Amino acid sequence: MVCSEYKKKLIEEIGLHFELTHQISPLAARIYAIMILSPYDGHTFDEILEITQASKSSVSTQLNLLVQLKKVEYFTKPGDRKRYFRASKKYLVNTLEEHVQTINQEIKMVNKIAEFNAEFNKHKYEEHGQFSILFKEYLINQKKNMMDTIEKMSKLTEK
Amino acid sequence: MVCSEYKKKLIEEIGLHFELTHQISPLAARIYAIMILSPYDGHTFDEILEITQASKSSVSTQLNLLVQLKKVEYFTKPGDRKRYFRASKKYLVNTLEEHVQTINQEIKMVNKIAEFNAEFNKHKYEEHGQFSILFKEYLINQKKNMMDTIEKMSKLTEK
DNA sequence: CTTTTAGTTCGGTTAGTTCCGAACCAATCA
DNA sequence: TGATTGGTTCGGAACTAACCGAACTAAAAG
Repeated sequence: MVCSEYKKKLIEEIGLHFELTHQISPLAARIYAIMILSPYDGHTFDEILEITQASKSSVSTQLNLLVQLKKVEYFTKPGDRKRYFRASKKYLVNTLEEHVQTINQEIKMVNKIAEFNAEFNKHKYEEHGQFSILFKEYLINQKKNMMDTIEKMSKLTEK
Repeated sequence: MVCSEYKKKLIEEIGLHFELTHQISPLAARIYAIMILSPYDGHTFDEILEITQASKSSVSTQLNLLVQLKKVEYFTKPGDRKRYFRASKKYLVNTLEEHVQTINQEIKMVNKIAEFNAEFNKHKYEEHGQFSILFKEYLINQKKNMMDTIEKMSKLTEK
């Protein structure tokens, strides 16, 4: 057996979570979960086939997608044609960098909304503007925390 | 005309954003965007029909969904059978509370992953554990910022 | 040069989402 | 008591997402 019952359960649970938080297909999410719960010496294509019980074509497609998204990377061994897949060593930093993209988008939207309401819904804005300001501060703080964490992680990598 | 060209453009743009960030259908997202860009005296069902150019049945369904999700609320006027819809006055607090739910889920997952890897992928954990710890701290800080903002907003409501 | 290994690509099926129109209901109006 | 207003509910059409199998390719092994 390639995979304990408990690990299978965890893969389902974490896969479900990744589906929602990373906007990827169920199969991609499960493969990503497998990578995160596996050692750095990685899994071969065939092992992933066996664990997921999915078809070669689906695994091929979703695995390549994950590589494109930099969630998964692969390496090879000399004199071995197989590829070994594992979670990208920087996957947490990459996740944080995605979060920064998302929050920048959100800040842009909140500013557009506030601007529009200040001009065209004056009464509403006077009543509600305080919330909007608090929410903007909240977003700025979230972003700062992201950037700080990215920097700390980068320093850890250099060492 | 119920709605300027610029407002229509904004509705599309913000709607697209809401689709992704709130996990709701395109129509629901656009209705929500309309509510946020409109005054507190609200819009009637018919006005929403006109702005979205969608069918009665679709608007009915999605609007009721938004009410269920507490993103939208409605009020009535004495001697008027119509309902007037607007963005829930607490929609920012509600959004933050959803974020807290999400981050709690994420903290749970990260702990499970760290626990599993510490036990079954010892070598990986020793090499990678520092990142995991930083990421946990990051999540705790994000959550703290959310909770603080929720409290500030609640105080603002009381006044 | 044939066979095996390690995948990839393409076309189709199934499952699920999103929206619509038609029929319906309940309250108010004339 | 019909007709109108303000919606809701249901069944289905159109579209999209997710996955599969079969055929294919390119490298290596025999």
